[in-house]
Amino acid sequence: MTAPTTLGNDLLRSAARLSRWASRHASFDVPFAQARLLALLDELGPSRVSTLAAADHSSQPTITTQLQRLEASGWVHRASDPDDARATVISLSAEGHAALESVRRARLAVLSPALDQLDGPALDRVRVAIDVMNELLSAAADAPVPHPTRKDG
Amino acid sequence: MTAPTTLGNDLLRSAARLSRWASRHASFDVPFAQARLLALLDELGPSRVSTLAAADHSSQPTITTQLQRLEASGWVHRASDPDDARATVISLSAEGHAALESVRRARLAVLSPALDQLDGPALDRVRVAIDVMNELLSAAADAPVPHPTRKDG
DNA sequence: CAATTTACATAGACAACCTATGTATATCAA
DNA sequence: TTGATATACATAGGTTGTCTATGTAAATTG
Repeated sequence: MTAPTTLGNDLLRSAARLSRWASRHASFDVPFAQARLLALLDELGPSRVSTLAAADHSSQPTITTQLQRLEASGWVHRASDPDDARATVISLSAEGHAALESVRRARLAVLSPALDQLDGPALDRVRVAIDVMNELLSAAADAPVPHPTRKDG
Repeated sequence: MTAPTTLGNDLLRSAARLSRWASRHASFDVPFAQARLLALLDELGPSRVSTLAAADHSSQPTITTQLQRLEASGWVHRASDPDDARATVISLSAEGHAALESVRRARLAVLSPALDQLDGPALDRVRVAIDVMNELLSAAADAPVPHPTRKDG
């Protein structure tokens, strides 16, 4: 039972490093977290603030702030939810979609030199990596950790 | 040639999400970036500021600031480099090592529920994920991207 | 020894978070 | 209907993490 002990740490460390490296080297016109939110909106479609917060694993005020920035850039639109006047439905604008695409290109460009050198089997390994992380995220989300942040009693 | 296009983005997205999820759910007593720096020091041993900056892919002032925080917490020691009076050699203190271990335990705890459900082959896939990301990082570091951030002329 | 380079620190700014709290709407219970 | 409570989002205020630009001290070089 020695393996799993370092495995989780190694995985998180590698993921964090790759992520950090990419965010440092890609020449964004869009800040990192805002790009993440654009991607989420693209994936989910028009969504409420609280839905976005949950999906992004961040707090509602964080999303509110980010949305204000996105809106100031003209990347998202807001509309009242006809079923609930308290709620706001956020959707990606055409400009937002374009911004997201530019981010994707920038990220791709930064990783391409490395990816281009890979052959078929190596690309398969990359796919495994993606799948593994997604699966772990789903599994982790399903089974919330015993002691998240609170110490309760 | 469709695959590599989304592949890089998918990989970065998954890595970022996993990383963000873990940092949000693990109950750290140590801030994320500081933990990263502690881990780096543990890995490299006593190092100069500029060495740490390069290894962490961050700027020298960033490392300087973080080291001030780590030092304030008693987690690192500084010593003048006997060979070069300009340079400082940073090393992990016993307390720093303990802090790092506590971070590792916290991270492990947060990922364990998911990892514990995996069998041998699934664990192998996790190892593949770790290796793939490390290899990409090395490859990317070796072959610096064509247009990193500057637009020059 | 003056000029340049190198190693680190400081200054100032912004992004990205969080918790605590406020405001408006919805719901529910008399 | 009204008052209490819950829900959805916004605001306030603070910490962390980073960057670029620049300053200071020591090393190197011509």
